[in-house]
Amino acid sequence: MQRADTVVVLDFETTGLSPNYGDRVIEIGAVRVEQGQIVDCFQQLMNPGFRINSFIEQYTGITNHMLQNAPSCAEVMAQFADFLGNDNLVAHNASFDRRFLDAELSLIKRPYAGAFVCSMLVARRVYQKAPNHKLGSLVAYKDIPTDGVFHRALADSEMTAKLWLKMLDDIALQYDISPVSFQLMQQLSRKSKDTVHRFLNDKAK
DNA sequence: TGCCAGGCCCTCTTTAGGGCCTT
Repeated sequence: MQRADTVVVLDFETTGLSPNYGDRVIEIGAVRVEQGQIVDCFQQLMNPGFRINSFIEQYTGITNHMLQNAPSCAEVMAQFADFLGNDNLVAHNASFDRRFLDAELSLIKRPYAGAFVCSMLVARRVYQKAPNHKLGSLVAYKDIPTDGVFHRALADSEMTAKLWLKMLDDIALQYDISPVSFQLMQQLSRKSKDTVHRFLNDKAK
């Protein structure tokens, strides 16, 4: 089977939900997927410049002590911009990670050229019978092996990458489409649930 | 210090409301 396009799968741990209200990134995890394999990774804690609250410490396992001597967001995000290059991006609930990526890269004046596809929007269409579309639930639903770590950036980016590859394989097998391109996944993520089957059947022709 | 968002998608819809998902 031919394998699809190169993508960088990204996950952020942050101080909260909104960069517009002062929230910052505290950890980035990313893996590069080429030819259906994870070939490279990027992981770094970063110091947001203020103390994180106890909810975030408990949710992520990242403590203020761990961030005390971490490099700044600006330093880490500049390194990540170099890692990312012009590759396209995948994230689970990408609207969230995109807001933070845009905010952090804007602060250091480092634009990026890649497009985002949301693995959650694709999963809602491809796995309509899943109990829900949280990352952890989908990983369990598809029997994707994990090391048991959740809510850390690299572990979550690896799980998202494996889910992405599983969706590519499932679409390729079910609809005899090879390879399933990034562009097709982008189109799929915008289809209404009712038209997904027809859309993929048409692509198979 | 503590507060907070926003895009997608369904339905008891479209002149709206609320759940899902991310931290």
